[in-house]
Amino acid sequence: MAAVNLKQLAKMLNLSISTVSKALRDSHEIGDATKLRVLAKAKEMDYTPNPFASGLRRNKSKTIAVVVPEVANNYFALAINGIERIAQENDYHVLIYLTHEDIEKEKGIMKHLENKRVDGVLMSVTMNTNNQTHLSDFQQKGIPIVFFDRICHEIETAKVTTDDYISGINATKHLIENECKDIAFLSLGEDISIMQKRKSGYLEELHKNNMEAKTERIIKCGNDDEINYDLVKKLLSGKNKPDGIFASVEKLAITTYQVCRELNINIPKDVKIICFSNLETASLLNPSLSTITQPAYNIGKTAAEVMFKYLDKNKTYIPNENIVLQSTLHIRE
Amino acid sequence: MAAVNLKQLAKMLNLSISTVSKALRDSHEIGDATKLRVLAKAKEMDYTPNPFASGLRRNKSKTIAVVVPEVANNYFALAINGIERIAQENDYHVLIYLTHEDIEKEKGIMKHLENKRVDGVLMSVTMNTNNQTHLSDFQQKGIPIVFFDRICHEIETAKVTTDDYISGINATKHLIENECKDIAFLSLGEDISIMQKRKSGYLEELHKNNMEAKTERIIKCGNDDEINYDLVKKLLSGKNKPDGIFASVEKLAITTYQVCRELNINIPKDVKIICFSNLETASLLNPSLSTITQPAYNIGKTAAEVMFKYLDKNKTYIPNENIVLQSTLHIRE
DNA sequence: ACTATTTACGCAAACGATGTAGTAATATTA
DNA sequence: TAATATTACTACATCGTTTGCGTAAATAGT
Repeated sequence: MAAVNLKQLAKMLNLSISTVSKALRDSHEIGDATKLRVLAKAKEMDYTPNPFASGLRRNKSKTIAVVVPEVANNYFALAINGIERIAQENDYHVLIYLTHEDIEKEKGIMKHLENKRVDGVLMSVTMNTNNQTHLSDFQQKGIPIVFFDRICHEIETAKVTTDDYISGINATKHLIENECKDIAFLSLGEDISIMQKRKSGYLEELHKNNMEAKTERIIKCGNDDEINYDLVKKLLSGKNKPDGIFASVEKLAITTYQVCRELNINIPKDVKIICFSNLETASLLNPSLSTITQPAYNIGKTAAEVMFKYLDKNKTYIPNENIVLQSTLHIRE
Repeated sequence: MAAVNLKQLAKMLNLSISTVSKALRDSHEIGDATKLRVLAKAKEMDYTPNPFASGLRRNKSKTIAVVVPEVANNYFALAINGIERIAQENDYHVLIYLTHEDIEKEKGIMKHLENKRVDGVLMSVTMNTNNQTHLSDFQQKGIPIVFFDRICHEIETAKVTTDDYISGINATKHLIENECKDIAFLSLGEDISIMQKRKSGYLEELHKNNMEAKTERIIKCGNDDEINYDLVKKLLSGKNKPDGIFASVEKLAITTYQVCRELNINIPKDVKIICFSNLETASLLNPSLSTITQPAYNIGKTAAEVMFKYLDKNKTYIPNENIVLQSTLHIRE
């Protein structure tokens, strides 16, 4: 019932605690016969070391934290999937924290993690994270961070992203090739770098095609779905409406679909939509949705791999490194 | 940089370690003036107790584990959302483990958790979990489990589910009311209780309507999406195909949609579909999908609340309790 | 004024695992 | 054969907190 500990094992075997400990860690100081005896008894007794004791002693938690805005989101869910896979392979545990796009919550979570509860943090910042002192403070405590997707440029560490600028260009190009003359960009927050890159790609492609970039076509959406709904509704109401919409994130595309249905706007005849998305059902939507799909699973996997590369070496300092994975454009509709 | 500990705080304050510790925990043994002094210094120095040390000493991890088959799944993602919310409120941390419907992985994970790393486990078992010795063994170690959705009847503890039997009846009734004469049931695994309940509801409603329940109309799908695809394709190929499909889980409905598209089967004219789902985009599918939507967020939230109700009281034994939340039928198409 | 009680603090022993330093006993070398 | 090295183990301090117990001083009770 109660878990056995080293002391009890040692008593059963008539050995000292340290001998048992060393035998279990396969130390060269212990004879082979003894090792076998210890191993057998440990298995028999179902012994596993107390993680708090060894964590305290070795100052290692065998745990990483994942800090993301949401989990009920295909992108982050897949990324977590990739992270968890690599963590299991490395015999690590994964703590999960959701910020719900709230920077204050993000700060609070990082404060909570400062006390060596985790060996490292994988994170995607909030859409509102425009100040990074809580992150650099955190790094100062000697715990490494690796960013994925929603990165923070100002922090020196490894960052795993996708080619957002190129994807922004490609998405816009796709709309232009389909004869859109007036393309709106639905942005989620303004501060985070992926938004800026996606928007830059959008603006660049408009410029290349001598199309005017009107400020009123850049809609700054936020975390509140109802406000977003109203913003999109306003955009698509009246006669002066765009004929193409580039939604920077999945949920804004869904909102757009809902608005179009309410306003009886035909997709793709009246307005064409493209968005960043990992929606499995994109092709089954009415009509099917063209997407830029990020390799979410691999992003998570890669971020975790980079983290473990340093954790294995006991390095808490991770130098700047930009790892860029390719998104793929899925043309549908 | 390096985190301060009690010893350093004590030295700065010219107090003993125990006084500082007690002051921070607001013990009655310590004078008010001293408490204030300690608190101020602790805040100034940004002190937080080392979780491993206190975990070791108090035999409390302040951590719960969530063990689920998948996270890239709207249902589980929402449930995790609810769990995380309650955990944060209780100042607890959430570890996440994915079984990928693999019972061996589930066993391995439980083994890993036996050593007091967590104070409790919230779980939804694998579709293949037909044997529960690893779960009862786990309970024997004195760590409570609370099941949600995919429960394990044989284990005595609290279980949070939805009214799957009623929902199975309602879903089937809905198809019958829409003039389906030959309804197939797509099951995921056979062993888990929610499947049995949903199927019972299906069978009961067929019976009530004097409709024959043919074994070949109950399709046993599994974890491999390609095999599932072929199974559904076989079901819908040829002339003797059903005119209604009740998919027991979301992904099987998506598979069905995909098959219908390939086979050029018109939904809902040729075949009507209903499924258990938390898909946000269900209403935007082509055509929109009727669903039984489970209150996933609340299920997670409730499961966590039950867990903390016992953890707060330091009770590791949770008596049998069935908490049933209502699913809602969303008629669409 | 003398004992009883309360207040406010310190001492030291846990919690369980790890690793350094030490020690017998045996083996190797000059 | 004496000096040295190796082997196989044990004792003990340590990680940072918590907590039961002890105790001096202050306060209260008679």
